[in-house]
Amino acid sequence: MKIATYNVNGITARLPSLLRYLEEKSPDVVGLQELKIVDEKFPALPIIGAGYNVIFHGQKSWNGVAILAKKEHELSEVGRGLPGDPEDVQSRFIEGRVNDIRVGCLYLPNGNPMPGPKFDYKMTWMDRLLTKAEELVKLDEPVVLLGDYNVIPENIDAYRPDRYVFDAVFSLEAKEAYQELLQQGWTDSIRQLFPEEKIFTYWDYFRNSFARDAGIRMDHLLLNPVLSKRLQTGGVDRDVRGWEKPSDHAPTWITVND
DNA sequence: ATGACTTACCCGGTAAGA
Repeated sequence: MKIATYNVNGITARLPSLLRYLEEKSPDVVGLQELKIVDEKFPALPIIGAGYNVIFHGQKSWNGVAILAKKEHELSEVGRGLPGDPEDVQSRFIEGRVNDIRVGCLYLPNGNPMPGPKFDYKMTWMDRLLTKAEELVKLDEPVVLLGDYNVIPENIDAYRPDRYVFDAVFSLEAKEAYQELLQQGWTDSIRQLFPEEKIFTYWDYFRNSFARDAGIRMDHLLLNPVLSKRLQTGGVDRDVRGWEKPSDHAPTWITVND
């Protein structure tokens, strides 16, 4: 079972790439972020045509998350929106089930500029995520919490960590909250598989970043103990970042035993 | 702590991303 996360940076602009990605890389499950589209306009038909079922939680212009699963799998929605703040209107979390596996798909707030209200929102959101994650990690069922975390966990996860010292994605507060997640019992699957390697999942559109491999690792697949026992392999589909009209993120994936 | 690029909005200039 191949499980992936892919920040598409606008599903309308990315639809051709997304369909090509599904065809060529054939993930069983993929969580999408940054749909930037309302539910009424979500392109469900071409995705179903590509052989996938889909649940989605959209929003006008910004945010938006979805979970796709191949039709041969059972996909159902468990819930949408992160608990803890009824006033929060941003579509950044959807929870589903694919066969026996619980899948949480998240788009964590970027938080820039720092300090400021956006950074405060990020840290509040991470607090809420910690509460939710604490329930999920203990379940007897396999759980994956995947998505764009907007957190560079460690120095090894940035081509030049010094470039990010003023950035919310590399702030002490965000890194500490991410470590708190791991302390709950979550496994950062890609880091577990490749403990020493520089692995990037995002290259910005500026300064020819991808060609220079000036990237950072912010897209993560966290596994609870039940699922981490089943972890086989993983990687980043870097070639997708080199396709025409790419997202600034590349799909990141793992495989687990059935 | 700016600029570059890209996307979405409503139709050229702003907001946001990270």
